[in-house]
Amino acid sequence: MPHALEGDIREKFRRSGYTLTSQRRAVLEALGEAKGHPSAEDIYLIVKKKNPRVALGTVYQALSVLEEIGVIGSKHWSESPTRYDLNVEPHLDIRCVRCGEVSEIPSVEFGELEERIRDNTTYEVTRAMLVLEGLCPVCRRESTLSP
Amino acid sequence: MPHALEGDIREKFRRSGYTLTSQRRAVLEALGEAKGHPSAEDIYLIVKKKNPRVALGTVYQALSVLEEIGVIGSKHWSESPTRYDLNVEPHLDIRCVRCGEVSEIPSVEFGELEERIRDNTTYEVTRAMLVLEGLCPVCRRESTLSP
DNA sequence: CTCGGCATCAGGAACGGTTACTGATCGGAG
DNA sequence: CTCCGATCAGTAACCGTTCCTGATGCCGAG
Repeated sequence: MPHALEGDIREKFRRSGYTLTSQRRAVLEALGEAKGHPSAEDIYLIVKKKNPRVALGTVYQALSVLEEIGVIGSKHWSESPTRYDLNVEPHLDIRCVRCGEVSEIPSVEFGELEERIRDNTTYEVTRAMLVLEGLCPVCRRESTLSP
Repeated sequence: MPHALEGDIREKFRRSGYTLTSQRRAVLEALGEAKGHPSAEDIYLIVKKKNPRVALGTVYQALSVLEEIGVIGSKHWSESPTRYDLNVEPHLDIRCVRCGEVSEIPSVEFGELEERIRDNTTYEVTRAMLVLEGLCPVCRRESTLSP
């Protein structure tokens, strides 16, 4: 699986002028290992297992480069660190306000909403993101028993 | 204008058990004076003009009480402090990534989107918010001249 | 009116996520 | 191989926000 991506990623690195260093590769690999939507800290801990000398700052810098050249995406919920994602396609994610788990919502598109937004503002829209919060099935059950 | 709201607000305070103190009233008034969508710091500075002894922490605590009882709303964009708003109705706001100005987008509703989301997730959705970023007319013009 | 108790407040310290800085190290062009 | 710019490790600083502590105000009971 990682090999399938390699070519694409290498290409994006070449075009951007950034170099695909071992640290940046390690961050990408960690992002693949961590299921779901890890935070910078999560990624840092995974990367550190293989190379204990990496610094948290390096992970942040790698993530920002990776996002800039479009090989990863990020989402931010208030009151919680930014989450990163190998899925670069536009899609919806919802975060459990109780346990923090982030999960993807399939088969829902913005549709004409974005168009209607562009028609009703003088701003040039550069980013539209639906921030969803809720209770995951586990937490919903638990919170009805013990709030 | 403030007087029209008073009754409603007093009512919400009474029902909640919180007291409508002078500091909380000052925060509300500041929120009315500041056009647009002020941050906690903005509000703090306005309140401080009339009462230099207020603490920033008090403003934060007042804002959280006011939000809890539903007389104000808040929105958060990453990389920028939370903005507060007297408009409690669901509505869209867009933030300029260059100058930070937040402005309201009229006449756009979520529509059936929220329904479709609920149908496609096992989560119980508690909050759905569209986070919009863009360039305001002024910044768009300036950024084409001097990026 | 006075007292006691509880919510609230001022002031400032602490926190968590992120960024900025600095000197060391790497890696590719020549 | 050597040199130079990009990258990195390590650490300090930053910023928005929360937490903590003792003081202050407010309200009801007596």
